[in-house]
Amino acid sequence: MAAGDLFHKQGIRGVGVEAIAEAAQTNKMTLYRYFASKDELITEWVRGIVAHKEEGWKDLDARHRGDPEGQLQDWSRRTAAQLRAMEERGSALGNAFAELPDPNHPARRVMKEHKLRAHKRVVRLCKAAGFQDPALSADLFSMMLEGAHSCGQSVGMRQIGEHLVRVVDLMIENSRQQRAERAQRAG
Amino acid sequence: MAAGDLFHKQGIRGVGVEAIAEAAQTNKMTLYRYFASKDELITEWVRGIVAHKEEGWKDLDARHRGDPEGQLQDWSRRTAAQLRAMEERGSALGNAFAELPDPNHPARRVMKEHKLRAHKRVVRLCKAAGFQDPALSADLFSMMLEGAHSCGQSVGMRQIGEHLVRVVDLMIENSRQQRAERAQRAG
DNA sequence: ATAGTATGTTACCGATCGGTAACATCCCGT
DNA sequence: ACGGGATGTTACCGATCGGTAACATACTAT
Repeated sequence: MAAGDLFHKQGIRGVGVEAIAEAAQTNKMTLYRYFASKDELITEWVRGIVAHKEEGWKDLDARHRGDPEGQLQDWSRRTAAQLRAMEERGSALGNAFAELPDPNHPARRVMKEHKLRAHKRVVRLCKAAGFQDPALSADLFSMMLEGAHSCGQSVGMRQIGEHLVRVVDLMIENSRQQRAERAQRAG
Repeated sequence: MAAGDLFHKQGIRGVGVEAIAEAAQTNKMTLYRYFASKDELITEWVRGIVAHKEEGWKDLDARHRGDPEGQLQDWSRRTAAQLRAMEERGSALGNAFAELPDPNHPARRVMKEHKLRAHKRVVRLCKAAGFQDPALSADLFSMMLEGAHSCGQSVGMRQIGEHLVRVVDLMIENSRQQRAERAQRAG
């Protein structure tokens, strides 16, 4: 759906159905034969983004099976790459959240459930990676992930990406070191 | 300006000028005698938020003069308190950013300059606090600050706030320890 | 009391938007 | 060749919105 670019660049509410149809190389009438309303269209777009992100998790899991630390590190590198390619305008889901204040909007529910799955996944990874306080580390990861997109505008996407990667590496290194020390003391 | 609550809760574009006037206990005509357009109204609202935040910095500086670590810690605690009081709907400025895609919108410029000042301030504090890599630490702080607001929805505001405070304390403690070790090696 | 200023009221304009009806057209299988 | 389902075109509806004009009212200072 190329029309999603419009949503992202001009904002959901700033884009009319006619412009969406044009971007999809069709017209309004045909669009309304496939989608009952603009809200459903938005929801379907959001579903696509969510699905794409969760595909990414699967891929991450497949590439680093049984290696939660590797998954976290690769994830930070992928996020950095996304940031580098973004340049202007924040996260699509973050913006959609801001533009859809109605808590009953179907797209909002889809996003909320996604964010919840995302965070649970990070907690699981942190547990598997043997972090001393997985809930704390996972929250830190989530905060950085969410924050990286929005604060790129005041810091620069490249720097934020690189620093995200470095912090994740440092956290993992630090966790390993602590585990080693604890093992030494105990053994 | 009580009308700002509407902007925050229902979104800038989701609120009509008539509703704004009603919330301000006046009417549309009077409103347009003070503000040339809705965009100027938005901009003034944003300016108020920004001014309030920068007041907070001054207060922080006054309460912890010459103590950058204390400022960072107090700042994290204040943010946590804000998060606890928020419960639903993210940061007002973050949402405004998403709702005003036009890069030439005056409100957007106001916000951008504010974010820039905010980040420079954090960098300055990190330098003054003697962090080994101030740019890295400052970016981490900024990411957490921005991220805490948005990811509260998937994690819970209370937990995020508490973890924000703990991470900041840990970072400062860690920085002190590293400085002590380095001093020991050097001396 | 009066003049002048700030505020309130009503009605309206033009534009845009989401969504639909009716009809024309195209494409494809048979 | 022909028939039918999908797609395109145009015009329109009703609602909402930002913004304004014209006029009425309230308040304040002298």
